[in-house]
Amino acid sequence: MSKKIFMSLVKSETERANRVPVVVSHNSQLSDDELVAMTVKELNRILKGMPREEVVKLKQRRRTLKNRGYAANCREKRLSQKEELEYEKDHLRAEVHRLRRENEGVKTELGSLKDKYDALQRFADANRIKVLTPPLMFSPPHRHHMDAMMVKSEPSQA
Amino acid sequence: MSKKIFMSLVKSETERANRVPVVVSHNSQLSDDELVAMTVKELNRILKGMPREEVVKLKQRRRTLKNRGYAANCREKRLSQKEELEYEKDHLRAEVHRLRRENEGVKTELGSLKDKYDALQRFADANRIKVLTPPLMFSPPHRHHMDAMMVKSEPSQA
DNA sequence: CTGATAAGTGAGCAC
DNA sequence: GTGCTCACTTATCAG
Repeated sequence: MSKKIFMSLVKSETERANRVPVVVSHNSQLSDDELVAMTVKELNRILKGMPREEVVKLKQRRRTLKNRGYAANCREKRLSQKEELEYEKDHLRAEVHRLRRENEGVKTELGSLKDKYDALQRFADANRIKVLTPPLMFSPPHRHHMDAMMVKSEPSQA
Repeated sequence: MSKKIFMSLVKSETERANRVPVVVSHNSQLSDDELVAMTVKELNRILKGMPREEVVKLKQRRRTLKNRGYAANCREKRLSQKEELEYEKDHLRAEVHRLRRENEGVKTELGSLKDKYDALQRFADANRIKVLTPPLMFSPPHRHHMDAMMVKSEPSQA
């Protein structure tokens, strides 16, 4: 998900050198970037004819440089994770809004259909009375038409 | 939102002393906790009869201890913010689920009401035909009933 | 100066 | 050995 920074150092060696006057030893020809990018094999080749102390020191420097990269990497990861969380949150928030609107729409639709239904019900009841021959093949209007007319809040022609 | 840790140190002075053999100076009677909790006035009182160098050193130690606390605080804040983000995300996710369910329910309701309506419509049509005397005192179903049946079928699935 | 934070260092863990 | 992460230090910056 997050691309690795790896050993891309934030400050170059020369920049850092201004701040920390490194004790420039025999290995001064090795830049931080070179040292950190080196393979263990390559490093060992270079370390061949060196005193133990220098070897240890250089290896430690390498480890430190590596750690510097790891730390930067770690911070980057932390940041991108946070950004991802916020992105997902925004996405969910949008989804909530969308659903709320949709919900409202469907409810409105349901409401108007109810009105239509009630009106039609009254219409049906009115006709039914006139015809006096109720066809009995319906299940939806379970209640008797007269009951329906009495109970409904708006009898309109009562 | 997040309570301050402030100067509550993660490791006590003695613990740290084991790792870093501090050069115990004249001021060794001052623990880190004491030093960090001290007012500037109190500190100055203690610093009265001391050599400049010691004063500077002690003030620096105080500053470092303060910074240690700030750092801990900063980490804590970072963590609680992340947790809050996750909490809000979970909340939103739950809300989305709730709305989806509600939506589904309303749609189902709308569907069955449509069925009822259509059935009633057929009933009305049947009666209407028999009566041949349509009562014209209705406003809600403005459109002709047949149009309504044809058009109003499924508006939300476009 | 105080508090906060980014970057770097070192310790310790996991592989 | 390598990579990661925590706690800490240092450098900086805002208020």
